[in-house]
Amino acid sequence: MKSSVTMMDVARAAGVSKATVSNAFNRPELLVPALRERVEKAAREVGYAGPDPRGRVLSSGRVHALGVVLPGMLGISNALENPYVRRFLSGVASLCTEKGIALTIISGADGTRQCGAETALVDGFILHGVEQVESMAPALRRKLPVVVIDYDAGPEVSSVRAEDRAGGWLAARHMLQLGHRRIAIVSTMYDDRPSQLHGPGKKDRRLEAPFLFTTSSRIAGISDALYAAGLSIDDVPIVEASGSTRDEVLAREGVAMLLDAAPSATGIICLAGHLGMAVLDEARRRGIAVPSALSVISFGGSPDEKRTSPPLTVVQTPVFEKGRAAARIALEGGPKQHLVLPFGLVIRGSTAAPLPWLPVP
Amino acid sequence: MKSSVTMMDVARAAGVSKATVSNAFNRPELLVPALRERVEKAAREVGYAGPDPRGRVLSSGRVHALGVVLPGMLGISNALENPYVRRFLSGVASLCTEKGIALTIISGADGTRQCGAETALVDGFILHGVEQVESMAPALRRKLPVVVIDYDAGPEVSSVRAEDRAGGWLAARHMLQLGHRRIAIVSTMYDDRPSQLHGPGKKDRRLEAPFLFTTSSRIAGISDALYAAGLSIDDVPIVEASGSTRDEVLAREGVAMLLDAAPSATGIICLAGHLGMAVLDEARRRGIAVPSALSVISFGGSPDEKRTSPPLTVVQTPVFEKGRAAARIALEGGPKQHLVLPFGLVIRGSTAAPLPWLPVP
DNA sequence: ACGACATCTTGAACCGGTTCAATATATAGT
DNA sequence: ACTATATATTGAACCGGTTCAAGATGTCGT
Repeated sequence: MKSSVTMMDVARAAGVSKATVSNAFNRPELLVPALRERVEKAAREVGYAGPDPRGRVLSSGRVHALGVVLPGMLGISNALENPYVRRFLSGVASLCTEKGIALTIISGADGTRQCGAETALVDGFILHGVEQVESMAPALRRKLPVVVIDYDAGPEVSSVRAEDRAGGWLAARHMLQLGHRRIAIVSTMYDDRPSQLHGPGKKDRRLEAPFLFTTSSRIAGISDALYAAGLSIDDVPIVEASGSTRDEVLAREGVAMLLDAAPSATGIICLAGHLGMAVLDEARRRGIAVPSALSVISFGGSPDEKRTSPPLTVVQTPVFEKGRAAARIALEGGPKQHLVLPFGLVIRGSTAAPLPWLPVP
Repeated sequence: MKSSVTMMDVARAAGVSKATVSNAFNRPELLVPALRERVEKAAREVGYAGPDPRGRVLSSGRVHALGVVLPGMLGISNALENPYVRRFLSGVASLCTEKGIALTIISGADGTRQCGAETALVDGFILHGVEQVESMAPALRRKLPVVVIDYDAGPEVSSVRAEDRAGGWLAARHMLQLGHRRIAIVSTMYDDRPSQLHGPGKKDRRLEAPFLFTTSSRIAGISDALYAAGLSIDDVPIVEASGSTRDEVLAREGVAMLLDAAPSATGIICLAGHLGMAVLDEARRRGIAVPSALSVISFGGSPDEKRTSPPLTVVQTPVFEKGRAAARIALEGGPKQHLVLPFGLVIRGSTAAPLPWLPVP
């Protein structure tokens, strides 16, 4: 039993050549109507479903799919639960839909997988969450267009990032303008270590290894603003909160750790939206009023952040736009591009001027 | 200039046959080490990136990708913003990752697209949000395994659904056991009509056309429970709330319409999680206390629903499990299966016994 | 030295469709 | 009627890799 019926079978059944069958499906205007109908009838009779895309791929070379590599450590499944990843994908998808291109999600660095970047059937790659240059190697080896997100991989690779340093500056500046002087930071962590406090101390040593490019840029921006206001990032406690995928429990542990370590902070800057929400939760649990006793600003971008109480003030990451722009660049396949997108400050209800400091009598 | 370097180029450079190069990459143990190294060196020198998956597809027949077709009307981008779709995809992805298979998202029924089900490079399909049997046709024509979600397409097509009727029964029963007698329903809508109220009246006429299979099953379950308690679905006002993709504004308009039409209802059953949240929002805005003055139960499954105030009582849809099971069935490719997954009742803070009815003096 | 046997390597077919120059047929013009 | 031109169909090469029976080479025992 023939497993699948091919164009050749149709050709035989209709008494024409394979090329004619191909034309009947792809350029029907080339055939005289009577013949086209004969081919169509034959196709119906032998149960032919139309040209198999597998064959088409080889001759046309194009797959009509764009590959997105998500952070490997989390696993695709976890990554999809992350509101930023989702919004990013949504941006990619919006362009893909317009162009009639499928969107293929590929698991990350895990080299043993068959579905990795080496073997995925795609026309180009968007690499999100690359931690090291090496993890891009398989994608780069193939001659396909590659766009890296949130990482500067040099002039040879297109990239799309947000202006993270400016974003950090924006967040800190907002706090400083409101009058805050004692600031603390909740940062993200991209693997599964427990939450970790980096107390005040020499900045460089504290931030060297663990942070991603994005994160350290944001902190650098915060540092810029503090410095301009006569303060130093070295005095700012930072906690890396565990639970990268919006795990409320883990995030809240990290937040609790920070609130314990820096009880006199009047403003907290969070480097990801779910952390901002975790701070609001933990503050409520402890009976700390936001924003009157504690101001919270967060990097953000998820619609959930408007719905908290109070609504979260955020530095809005252009996540959707990053996805859309990356897809555009990957599909254009032209010269390398390096796109940097701006942040926007969205002031909502979680930030206010600090209470005047009342010395204990 | 050669656009791409092929296995043949490597073979020439190494002075061996194409078959040997293929073996060097796929079954290196067959080659004597010296030869293997020679081939590898040649590959490096001519800049060969390893076997191109496009060629491999044709000979092996397998693509190592599973296609997911999301509801066409929404567009992929919107669908990704929907928390249920996301959780569903997450379930699909969890199995794909285990099996080393990529996950390809395909846009729905829109026949003109090149990336539709006819031409997508996948080994099988999961069809979510099919509104009619016809929209499955392109996927079915190809001989690939197809799994349909939330829809019974007959014995010839595998399907995975939740026990929607039992879910509806569970929700209504919970309300009835608490003592509620005046119930109203907020239902979903899957296209872009404005919200629409179906006042009390003959059930069949009201529900015939607009509702999806899932929705009408849930309503049927509610009807069962009401009937067993001596009530009738015919007396229950139902609003179809516009805004399928979690659009809060549109959902709230529908909710407002229902609260206006049924001010004496003590319990509201929502057929989707975002609608439950919309009811809570609108109730707060109107100063209606939940659960003391109004109980709200919703179909659900998103983690957001635990974070509302009060936390939402839900009939938990096994969304993740649906995705995982569908992926399993599609990839097994064995005989047709028809899986029905159970709901669970998660009682949280949004439901309580109604206040004793106080007649206006 | 020779045959039996194990180990390496390869030629050629195949996967399913696309493309294009070349041929076959039809139509128009003189 | 016969050539010039337009239109319809096809043969054969090609896309890049996989596979396997068959051939080449090498080793061992006697």
